[in-house]
Amino acid sequence: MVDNKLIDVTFKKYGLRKTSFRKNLFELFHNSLNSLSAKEISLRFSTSADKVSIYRALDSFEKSGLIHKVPDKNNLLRYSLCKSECTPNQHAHDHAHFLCSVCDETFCLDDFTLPSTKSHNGFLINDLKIIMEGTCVSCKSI
Amino acid sequence: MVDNKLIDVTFKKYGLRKTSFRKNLFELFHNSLNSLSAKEISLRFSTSADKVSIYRALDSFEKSGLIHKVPDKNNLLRYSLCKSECTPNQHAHDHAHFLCSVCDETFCLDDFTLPSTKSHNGFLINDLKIIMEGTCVSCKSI
DNA sequence: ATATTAAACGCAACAAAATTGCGTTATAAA
DNA sequence: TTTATAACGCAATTTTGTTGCGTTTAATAT
Ligand SMILES: [Mn+2]
Ligand SMILES: [Mn+2]
Ligand SMILES: [Zn+2]
Ligand SMILES: [Zn+2]
Repeated sequence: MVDNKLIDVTFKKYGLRKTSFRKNLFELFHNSLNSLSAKEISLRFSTSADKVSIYRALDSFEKSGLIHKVPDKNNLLRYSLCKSECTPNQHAHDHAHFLCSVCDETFCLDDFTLPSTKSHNGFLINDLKIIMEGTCVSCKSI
Repeated sequence: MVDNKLIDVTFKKYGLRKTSFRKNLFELFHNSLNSLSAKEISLRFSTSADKVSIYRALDSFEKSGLIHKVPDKNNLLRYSLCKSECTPNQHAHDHAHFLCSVCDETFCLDDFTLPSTKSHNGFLINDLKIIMEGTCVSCKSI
């Protein structure tokens, strides 16, 4: 459960309307350790949520800076909560993503240091992403 | 145009059958600086190629070690030619990819040093990819 | 050269993921 | 309370990729 105060503050900050569906969706992201796809979101809702509403909410959350796209092993749209620094104007995702070959989940590795190079052989680098594949902590111990 | 000798050598090396379609597909990859999606491939063929053949050829090329998947902004299947060291048993893609925001081309930056970390916080890392976005050399000077 | 074998092809059907259109409902602000 | 508009929900559609199956083609053996 997420307390109402946090929802108020968050939705205010990101300029989002507090509909019951979007509040539930935010809770889902907040309580979930790793990223979510539209299908996973759908499955976790007791009251069946319309997929169009899911996609549109995800899109809106992303534009606002609340969530960001993460890579997915099967090329699905998949999202994770942003750090609190993100806004519609500044999505700063300075962390690596890890795709588990076993469970197919995507994890954000917040403390993996990225190369900070801003140019290379004349190429101007505005954004640098790292995508790792391997075995995640839980799958390793099975 | 790609000389027949190269096709012979390449197809032999990767254990691929020399069908006219697959020879053309190889030429396409060989003559193209950037990566290719199924749709882009389809559009560049004069004689309309069946999409199933395209997907199956891409799959077969990938398994053989001739091409490898490249991340795509719109979650499409997208491929690039491998370095000549690749085989079905050893796909070694130890280079970064650069996507130019201006001209949309993909460049392989062979000499960009990748982090060599093999594990992080209990996650076992088998493969690490770097995708950069920015402005390429030619677009910078326009 | 010819026969044999298996991969590749082409077409239709299918499936999953995501998008669009539109009338209705709920929210925020006046 | 009224009003403007964002969000919702349902149907239809598009896009991307897959599966099945009979036919063709290429590599190999004879
Ligand atoms: Mn992330
Ligand atoms: Mn490459
Ligand atoms: Zn896992
Ligand atoms: Zn460019």
